[in-house]
Amino acid sequence: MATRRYEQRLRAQSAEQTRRRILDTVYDQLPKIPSVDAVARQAGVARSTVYLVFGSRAGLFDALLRDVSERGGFADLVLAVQDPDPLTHLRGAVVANTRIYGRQRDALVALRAEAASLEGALERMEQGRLGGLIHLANRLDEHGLLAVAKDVAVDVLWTLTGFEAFDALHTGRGLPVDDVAARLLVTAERTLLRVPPAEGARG
Amino acid sequence: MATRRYEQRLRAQSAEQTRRRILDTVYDQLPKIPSVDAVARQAGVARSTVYLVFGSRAGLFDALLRDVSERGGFADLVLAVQDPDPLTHLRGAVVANTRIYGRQRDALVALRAEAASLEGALERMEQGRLGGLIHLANRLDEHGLLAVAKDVAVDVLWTLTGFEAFDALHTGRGLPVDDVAARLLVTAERTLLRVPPAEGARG
DNA sequence: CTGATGAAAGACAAGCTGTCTCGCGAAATG
DNA sequence: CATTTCGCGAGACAGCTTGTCTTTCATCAG
Repeated sequence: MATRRYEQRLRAQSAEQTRRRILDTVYDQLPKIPSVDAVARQAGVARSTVYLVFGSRAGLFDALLRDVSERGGFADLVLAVQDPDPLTHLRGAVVANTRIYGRQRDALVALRAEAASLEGALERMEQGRLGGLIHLANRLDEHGLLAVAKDVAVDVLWTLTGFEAFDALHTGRGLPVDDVAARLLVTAERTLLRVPPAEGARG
Repeated sequence: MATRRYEQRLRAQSAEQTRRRILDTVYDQLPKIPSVDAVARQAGVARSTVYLVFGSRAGLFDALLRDVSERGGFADLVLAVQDPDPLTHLRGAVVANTRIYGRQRDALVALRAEAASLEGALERMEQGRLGGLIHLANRLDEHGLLAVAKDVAVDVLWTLTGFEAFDALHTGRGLPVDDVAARLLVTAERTLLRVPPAEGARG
């Protein structure tokens, strides 16, 4: 066998390029959920190459999920979470979260539709959000700001920061992204806080 | 051709029976979303019969949707809506709505997954809910009970009475149906009402 | 009896996923 | 330059699914 050592350079690079080209094609075909064949043809790639690179259709959408969560603007969310004032933290988290959904809407709808074959990968991703919400509820509680029990606060935040709530207002009611954020924020603040901010208050 | 007049009795009756047997089999296979073939086999019916009766796979799930909305306990919701007190109306509507989702959860998840082939039939069904919510918001407003603008109230109610909000708490957070109703009701009341009921208040 | 009808049975086309094999051409190595 | 090694195209094949159509049969109405 005497396997040679193999330092890849151009090979790995071009492999990465085809990988990206396939993923970009998936984005391009959204919101319609494409077949593997349709993706391969539009990407100018053999269908077997898609299976070679991603293993399966589920693997392809799993990669899409990772891509969405790596790219889609989580920096703002991280910034918001680090704010020393828990009220600004709440406001920033709801707004940043909503904007992420707004940018990634088509991909998230597709991923939700593929959820059955994704074996809980979506749910695992959501665990991160839950952890953040528990942290937020703890901070609000420590500052004596909560008007409801802490676990109730977590449940309410869970509902309001989910993609489903966003999409109910955005697609279901036709509201622009910033209006959706406003509605969700008002609901969170008035439900959770002992002393809700006045209407139209600006930070 | 001289087509005869045809009074169906036993024939139509047995046709209705096979129709019901097929629909019941669909319920039986939930929450897994069955293929037409799987339904036909378990119902003891030829696959072609399913197509004869329902026209297509989409037609089958369209019939399931109608069945769900005819059966699933809308009587309580109608009762709640007729209450003279708008606060009881709000409370009854949220609770009855949540209980319907609890009973029909598997079917509704399946229908949501089939939504793409249902051509907006789900959305059309939701129009009824929206109408009821607008009516509720109007009544609350007329009694001077609203703490937010009427259209905001509609949007908030729309989010909280949607199946997605229910499922986020029930499946996502593992809460029993009555706890879900309590969380949603607290959120609705504290967000919408000028003077929210005290915690633990009983009607 | 005779025509109409509910329903089974099954062939067929088309689209999808998934696996596997063959082979070319280009890059990496010595 | 010769030899590996790897990326990838091409395509066959199996299996599952939806959807259409034809043939056949038993039963019920008049």
